[in-house]
Amino acid sequence: MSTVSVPSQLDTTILAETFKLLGDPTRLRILFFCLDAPRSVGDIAASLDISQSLVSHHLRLLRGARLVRGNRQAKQIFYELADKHVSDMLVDMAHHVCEDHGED
Amino acid sequence: MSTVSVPSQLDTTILAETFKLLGDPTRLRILFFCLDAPRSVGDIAASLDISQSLVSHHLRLLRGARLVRGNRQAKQIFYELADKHVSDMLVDMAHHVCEDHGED
DNA sequence: CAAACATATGAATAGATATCGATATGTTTG
DNA sequence: CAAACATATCGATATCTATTCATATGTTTG
Repeated sequence: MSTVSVPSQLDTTILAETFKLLGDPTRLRILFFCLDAPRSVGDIAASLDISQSLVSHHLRLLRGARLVRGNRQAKQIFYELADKHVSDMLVDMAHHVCEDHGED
Repeated sequence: MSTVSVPSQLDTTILAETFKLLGDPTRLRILFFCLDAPRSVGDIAASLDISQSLVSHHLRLLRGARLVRGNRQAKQIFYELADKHVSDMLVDMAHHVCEDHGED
């Protein structure tokens, strides 16, 4: 049976903070958009039809949680998911949620 | 080479809603507490030191999203995770987040 | 260095949400 | 059926958060 002990209250809080960041549609769209390739802020804003300012605000939060990482290339900054952990996490969750929920 | 196409804006919203529910420390603690065995509302409230009212509120949200399921047993109602999907999801995420973040 | 461009930050606001206290609903048992 | 118990709901509130608009910071190129 589950070998996973209940996380401490502190761990739970940290975990919840990650979930909270993923719990916004705009942020999720940004993350999925950056999943396949690094994307500039302007590209994100234009492709997802979100204001540049808002994209920047969200990127700051995602950066703060080390969910994304930015690389300057001349005038632009290209953002991508911070590491494989993060992308796996997203992909896993998308699978979990999108697969049907028919339990026994 | 992710084979995962970007979810539609609608799918993203649904996914975000699940994340949002998981993005609260109190709710997460409730979920983890119910991971190993069904727990009564009173047990949850007492063990986690949360008011009965608040537990009930959160359980309602979790029920609404089919993340938990309740079974009446005489006077008490025992809640457990809705299905293996949900528990796997929780366990996976806990692993992702708790493992160290040293990338590349 | 100045103009143009790309991104980030700050202040303000409207809407959402977690929590609490009191009370209602529903279930069992004398 | 009434009292006791377990859970759910309601109303109110304080806090948080997503978004917008305006502006600042930083980078390149004439």
